[in-house]
Amino acid sequence: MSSRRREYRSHPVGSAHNYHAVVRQPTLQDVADRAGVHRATASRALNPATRHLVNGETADRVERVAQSLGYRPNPIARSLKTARSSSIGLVIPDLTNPLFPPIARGIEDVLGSIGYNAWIVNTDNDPVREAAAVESMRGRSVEGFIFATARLAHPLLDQLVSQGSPLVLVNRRTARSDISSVTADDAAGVAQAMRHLVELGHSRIVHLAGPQGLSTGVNRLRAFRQALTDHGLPSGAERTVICQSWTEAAGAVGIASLLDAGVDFTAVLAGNDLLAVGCYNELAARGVSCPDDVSVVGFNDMPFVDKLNPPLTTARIPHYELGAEAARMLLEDLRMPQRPPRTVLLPPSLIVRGSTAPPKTRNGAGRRRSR
Amino acid sequence: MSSRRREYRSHPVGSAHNYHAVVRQPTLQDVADRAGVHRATASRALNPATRHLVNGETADRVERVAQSLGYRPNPIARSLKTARSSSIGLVIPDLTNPLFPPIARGIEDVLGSIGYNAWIVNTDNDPVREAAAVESMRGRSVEGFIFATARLAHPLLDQLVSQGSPLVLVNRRTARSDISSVTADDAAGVAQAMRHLVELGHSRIVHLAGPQGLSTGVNRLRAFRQALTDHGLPSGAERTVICQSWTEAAGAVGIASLLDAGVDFTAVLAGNDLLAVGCYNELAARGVSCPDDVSVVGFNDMPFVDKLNPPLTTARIPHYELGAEAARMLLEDLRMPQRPPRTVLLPPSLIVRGSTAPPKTRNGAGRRRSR
DNA sequence: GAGGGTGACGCAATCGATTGCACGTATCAT
DNA sequence: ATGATACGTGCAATCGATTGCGTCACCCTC
Repeated sequence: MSSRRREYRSHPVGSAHNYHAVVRQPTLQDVADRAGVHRATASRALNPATRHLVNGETADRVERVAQSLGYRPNPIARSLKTARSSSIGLVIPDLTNPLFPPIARGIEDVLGSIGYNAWIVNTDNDPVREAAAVESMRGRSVEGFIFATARLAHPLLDQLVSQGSPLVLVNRRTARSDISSVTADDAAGVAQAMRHLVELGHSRIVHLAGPQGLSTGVNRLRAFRQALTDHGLPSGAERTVICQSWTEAAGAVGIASLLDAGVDFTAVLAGNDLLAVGCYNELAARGVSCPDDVSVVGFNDMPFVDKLNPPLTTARIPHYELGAEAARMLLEDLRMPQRPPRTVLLPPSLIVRGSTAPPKTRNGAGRRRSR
Repeated sequence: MSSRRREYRSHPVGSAHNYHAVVRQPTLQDVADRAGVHRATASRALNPATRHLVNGETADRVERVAQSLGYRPNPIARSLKTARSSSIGLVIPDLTNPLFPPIARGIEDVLGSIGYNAWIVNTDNDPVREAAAVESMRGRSVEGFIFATARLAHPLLDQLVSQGSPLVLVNRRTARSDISSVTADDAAGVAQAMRHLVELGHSRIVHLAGPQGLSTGVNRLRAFRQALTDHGLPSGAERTVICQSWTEAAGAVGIASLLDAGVDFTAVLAGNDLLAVGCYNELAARGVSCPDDVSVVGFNDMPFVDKLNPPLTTARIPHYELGAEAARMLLEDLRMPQRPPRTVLLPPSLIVRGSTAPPKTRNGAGRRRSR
């Protein structure tokens, strides 16, 4: 029996005898020695895919030894040899944006169930940081990527696709349709919200659109225009304003510009909840009441928007499920690289709260708010 | 010149010529070949710590070649040999709890500045998941851990300490004081909040304490009692109730039990913002007005508590800085393992908003709220 | 009984970087 | 001229697991 080892220590992990001593983890060689086989055989015995290559009894013996030593394969050594890592890269703009943690949890829960995990990086939407992060992750042999940072034009993603990296977009898409993605069905969400407003009696509706470099921004804007047409409502360009970012401040600026331009409206469809909150701020500052004077609808159903004054009506997006679906899709792609790109849309659901009400009629008589 | 390689390919990374082809990253051997030196020499030339061992001109040449090939050291191979990984493990209960993302960002920003990164895992406060996650991270040779899940009694942490793993606790501590930690100065935060209430004129104050298995829960409760004593206020045991979790629901149950028991109070110090929101819910449900009938103070200054009705007065905890400090401390411990455990307290700051006001006087005449 | 097939296992290369050791050469003192 | 010293570099082992290939024993068949 040949061995590369000088010694063998019992009490491999966390033994009380080794107080304040760092204990060496047992290696495959240790297992092989104990079982009286070559480490190649031990490797095959412990790998379900190759177990049939070794005698049943031997395999059992190896397995028992591995068990008793508490052997854990070293993922680093494995990665070095196999160029796989049981991990994927998750690229998000900013963890402190409440949109993304549920997505990350959805992804992690699905990956975790089969022993994979996600390597999370924040890019703050900085392409340089993003490229560096991706490079670093590739160095660590991540097997694929999930991007939540997609812009409509996104050279880095083009590059990854052309290099054949398994890749799934979540929450946002690029202009290309040949990249797998899991997003909310924005058109459906907008349609629901608009139907709600129309049914309440609104006909003069405006839209605070998000940045037009992102799929969510353009899709919601497009769906808004479509909805105006569908309901036969006035749809002049002055009824939409494009906000420069998904922030409260941008929302306030956006609604202010509409008010200052004298646009006549009784309801606002905001591109997301933060823009809606910006509306709240600006409306309150100007003494305009929500929902009495203006109804507001948001998008996302962020935490705590049900506690606002008034509670925000919003199209809830199933972020956790978005993440979970994206993870499942990426895993499928890893197993079957030939699968074609797929686009998955998950349905939003309109959560009606206190920020939407029937409009006051022109003469001020106003229908009462139903409840 | 000996080479292990069969071939050498130019256009190493992301070249337009290799459309749809996975390109091999250049290795140290490639660099060495090109520079006409042994890979050992190339390794030394590229490592700042060993660069002095090689001739200056040779080192420059190697560096230029490495640059031109776009050589990136393979972190996996490096980790295998050195048992270091330039990464640390971050153990948190749940990423979707808004407390933790800022901590994580603080950590990542500090680590990132020196090429380290954090491996984030969620445990949902499940010791089994936690142990599995730690085991998995150790397998990946993380160099240390930051725990945000510390319970007062925490066997896993004891084990890690006894094994000599570099370890820093953030936000929460254990009962042991010989583990490095970075937390908010809860006593100071409570003292500020209590002083604020007393200055407003409150004398009958109650406390919704958090779970007593966590340092934050006990520290804030202890500080509350101390403050009552300091201000000469009534401090019977009936003035505190211990909530089973840091949740809205638990907060509602807690305040309900005080009201039902007929405890007489004009102000509530909640153990954190979620408990405070639970108060809001329950008080509103019973027609008790905040702040007119009861003032409420929270803890943390979570996102959006400034948008509540009324906006919540709360002790802001600098979570980002907590994370950043913890990361710095861990890095120090990695460089100088002999450094003793340190306890760092960061000061909270009281953010006064609309949920606190002078109490109505007993006969109902009530001082007007100052502004 | 020689040839061929099969199952079980070992050998050794390999993944890519790091590092202790030793060798060769240049320099300098004696 | 010889020995000591320092410096620069190469050799090869090493980290731990995986895997193509070869070998050996055994059994079957003609």
